[in-house]
Amino acid sequence: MSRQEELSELEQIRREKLHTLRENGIDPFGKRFERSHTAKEILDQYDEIEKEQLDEQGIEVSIAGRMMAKRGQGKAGFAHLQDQSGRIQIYVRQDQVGEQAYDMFKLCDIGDILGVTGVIFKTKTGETSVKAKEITLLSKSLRPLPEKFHGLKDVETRYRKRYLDLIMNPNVKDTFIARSLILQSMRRYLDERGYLEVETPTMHSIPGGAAARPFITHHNALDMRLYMRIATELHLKRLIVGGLEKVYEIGRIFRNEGISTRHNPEFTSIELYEAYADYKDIMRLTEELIAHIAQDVFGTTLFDYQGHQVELKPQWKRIHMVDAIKEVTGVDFWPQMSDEEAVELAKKHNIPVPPGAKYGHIVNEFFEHFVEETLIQPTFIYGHPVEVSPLAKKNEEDPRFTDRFELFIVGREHANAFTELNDPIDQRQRFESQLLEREAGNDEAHMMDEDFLESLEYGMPPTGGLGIGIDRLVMLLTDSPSIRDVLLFPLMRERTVSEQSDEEADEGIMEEA
RNA sequence: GGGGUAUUAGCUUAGCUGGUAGAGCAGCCGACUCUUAAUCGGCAGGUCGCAGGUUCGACCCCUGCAUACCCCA
Repeated sequence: MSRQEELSELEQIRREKLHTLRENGIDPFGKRFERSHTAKEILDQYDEIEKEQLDEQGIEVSIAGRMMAKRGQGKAGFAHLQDQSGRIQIYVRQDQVGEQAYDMFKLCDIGDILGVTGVIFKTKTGETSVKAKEITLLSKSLRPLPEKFHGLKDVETRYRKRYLDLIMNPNVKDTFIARSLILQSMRRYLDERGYLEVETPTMHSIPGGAAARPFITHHNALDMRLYMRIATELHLKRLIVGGLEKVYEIGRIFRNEGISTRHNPEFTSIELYEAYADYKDIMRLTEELIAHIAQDVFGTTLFDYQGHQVELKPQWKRIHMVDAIKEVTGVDFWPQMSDEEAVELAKKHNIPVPPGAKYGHIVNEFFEHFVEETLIQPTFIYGHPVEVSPLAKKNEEDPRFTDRFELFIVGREHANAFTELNDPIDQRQRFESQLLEREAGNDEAHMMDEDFLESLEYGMPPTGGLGIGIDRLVMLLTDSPSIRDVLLFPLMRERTVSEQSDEEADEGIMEEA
């Protein structure tokens, strides 16, 4: 079947129009166009000015955008052009633009991109508009856009064809602009305070710095197995060893895990390390950074997230994990107890016990199971058990716990931070117990990283480190219910063309592995 | 991995207890030089996600598959 036969009726008509335009000497995919104003600039500058005054001044402007609505009236017509800033109405009269240009305008479809030069005026209903003197076709649209009134609703199409979503749903654009502004504000805040933005490899020979399954890839020339990074931590700490004392990296992290409203296989994190600081310094930095971004970008620290009122103004609540568990469940993990006693407590409270679970794992399970979802207002939970914190320094007074915190808002983890473990001998033991967990079947446990250990053996200053999930932060600040709403192109399952090609694809993957 | 819901024209959708699919927008032809979900007259557009099954007859019932969303682990 030829491509031509597959075209819908609407597409065929638009291709015929393309042909007609060319026959009349009009390039349907035009050239550069110099704009004097965006739609919003015109509305901002001239909306308040009186109709008569505008007519007297005869202000000429050039605008460009996608035609989103068209109302023909015989030898004249109105249309709305949409650019990144918004929409503005144009008024096209045959006696102003000439017969040939008007014929071209009549041939234009919704979705076409036009350039217009003309004069600002007010219609009799008071809408600030541009009366065209010249009208140019900048790009012909060969496919019909979704419906003008209801827009594009189908979530699958919205994610797969984000450009349509951006054209049709203005609040989507707002969300992604906000995302960009949040990142700008974050960088500015840190840069002004002497933090150095760095870039470290996304391909690692040993995936480290987090408990997660990696993606595996392969370098052909070196015939080397490589992993997509699951964290930036271990490289950034090497930089601290190297004497870069305040560093951060904003970058993509890859984790080979399921997909949900809160998880995408690739996401963006910021990790930050500061020499001679500890987790308490990082706590203050975290709340000040996030509150600053909120104020800077949105002008407020009070947010509504899916019906929850959240106040981001510091100082935020701080509570030890064991106290938080005690508060919610009444179970007290402070007294010394054996691993067996902890497991008994878990069984009593119907908490699933992972094989080989120790005291610290049980404490963590209790927290995740009972406490997490109750933490709506920003809360620093600190003092994580050493068993679940292989890269954090032990607490001086109670070595069962570490000097670590996680930030929770609306029941979700938003940040993870600790006083970094800088004792290479202790770090080696932590890796060794992680290896035991791996052998016991936990494929998220850390691998031994000799190169990183070697760097620690040269001496790393006491250091505070931080990780924030950028996507979740953007979700919170833009009231987005799903991570897919803050990712321009979330990962979607491949659409199978036919069953046969699907099987072939499967076989290809088998050979690789 | 388990459960639920959805998939009908380019888009947004209706479709009763099984009787052979209806609309709005967009589109096409015509009218219209201040319209704005423009209006008026006419026209066209459907593999009802895919593959089987039950039935005289399936958009509707059953099975499998695909994709998406939600909940649970």
